[in-house]
Amino acid sequence: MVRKTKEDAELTRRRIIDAARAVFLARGVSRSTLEHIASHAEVTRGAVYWHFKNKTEIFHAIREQVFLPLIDRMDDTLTIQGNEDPLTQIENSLCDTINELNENIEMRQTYEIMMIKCEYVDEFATVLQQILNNCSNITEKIQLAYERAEAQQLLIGKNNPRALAVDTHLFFSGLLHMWVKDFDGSRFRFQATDLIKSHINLRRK
Amino acid sequence: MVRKTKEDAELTRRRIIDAARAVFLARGVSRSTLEHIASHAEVTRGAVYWHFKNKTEIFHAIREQVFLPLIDRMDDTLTIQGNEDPLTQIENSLCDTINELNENIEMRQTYEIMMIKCEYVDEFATVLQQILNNCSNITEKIQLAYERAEAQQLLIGKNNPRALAVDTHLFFSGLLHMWVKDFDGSRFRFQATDLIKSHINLRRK
DNA sequence: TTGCTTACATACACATTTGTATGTATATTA
DNA sequence: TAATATACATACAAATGTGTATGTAAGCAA
Repeated sequence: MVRKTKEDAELTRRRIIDAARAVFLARGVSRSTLEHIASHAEVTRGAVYWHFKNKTEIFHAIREQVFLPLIDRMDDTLTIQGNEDPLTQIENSLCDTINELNENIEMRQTYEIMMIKCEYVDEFATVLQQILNNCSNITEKIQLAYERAEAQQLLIGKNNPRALAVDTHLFFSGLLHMWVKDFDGSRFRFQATDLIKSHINLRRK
Repeated sequence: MVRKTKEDAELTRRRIIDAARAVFLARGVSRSTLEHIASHAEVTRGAVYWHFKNKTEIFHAIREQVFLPLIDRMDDTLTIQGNEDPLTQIENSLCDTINELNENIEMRQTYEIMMIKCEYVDEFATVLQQILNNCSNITEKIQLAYERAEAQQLLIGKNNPRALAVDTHLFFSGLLHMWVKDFDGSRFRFQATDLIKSHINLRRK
């Protein structure tokens, strides 16, 4: 067939990734075949094998496309010294992520795939470790914010920042899971930001 | 071969379920074949097909074996009017579940399968709805406990029981996920009950 | 004790996937 | 402009898994 220019090739690469995301979402990662992905991208398996070694590589490509930018963003909102107080910073950071999920379809779908359309065995087991490491980093950032809040005497009672940070992280982790599973939005999605606010307010003096 | 008595047959049924749990855990649900399960149970696929229609039915058998009793237990500890105050009741209920996870291998493995070794598509999609419904029920029970706590003026600040209950549920949901993913126990398992206590203490006057 | 049913084991036929090998037309480059 | 590498499509071989059909020996009821 027609040999493509480099830009054309990069475009088909992206189309394969997009197709894979859709197929993974609909059929789960395991049940998705390269033929499914190829035909959804309107190419042949030959094209897929040209761009990716196998299904696992496509999976990682999807993941990196969405998660790496997200982590950077969370880092930013939590670290940058804005004019908000630390508690509001945490609140905004979490709300920002929820907003991204609402607005960014690719991110929403990727989250759903990672959470409930993938089995973390063999080649995928390493991804779990990466996820845990990200969690540690985020928790640390939250902890630093809580320490600043403590220094500014914004916190209620005598809670230590570490415990508060872990509690917040677990809360948010649970919220993300429920947000994803709440397909019709009737249980969690509609009130996600409210839940975040009341979670933070619980710590405010 | 040898025809078995009814008790023998029931025993092989359980051995198939046990084998399936082990195989699902090791290979993920999708990659587990009935041959894997059969040979691990030291029977042939014929035996498996005799007892179960297909892999999905085995999956449900595993799930029901563990989850139904658990939900009952949580209901009990949250509903029964003991001599503890409502907040301690909630705390104990959550800690009990964590203790069960620590002590009950089958339950631990089943949780792990449901959370990170299963893709919720097609036949498995309905399970997600069941999980969400259970979550609703548990949240309601927690809310009732918080309402009693409020009536007894045990709560700090002016938080409404509903928001507290959802917050607690999301926290615990996140904790369970992390508990399961924390294989070596270095991140969450060792401090799970402490996290629960400080979560509850955050609400105590 | 006979006959039917149970609790499996064995065998078969079919459909799927996968990786690779090979073909090919066109961009790119020297 | 000739040679080469690129970006795929096509074809092939092998393995794997599934459901079902059939076989069979022993339990159980009459």
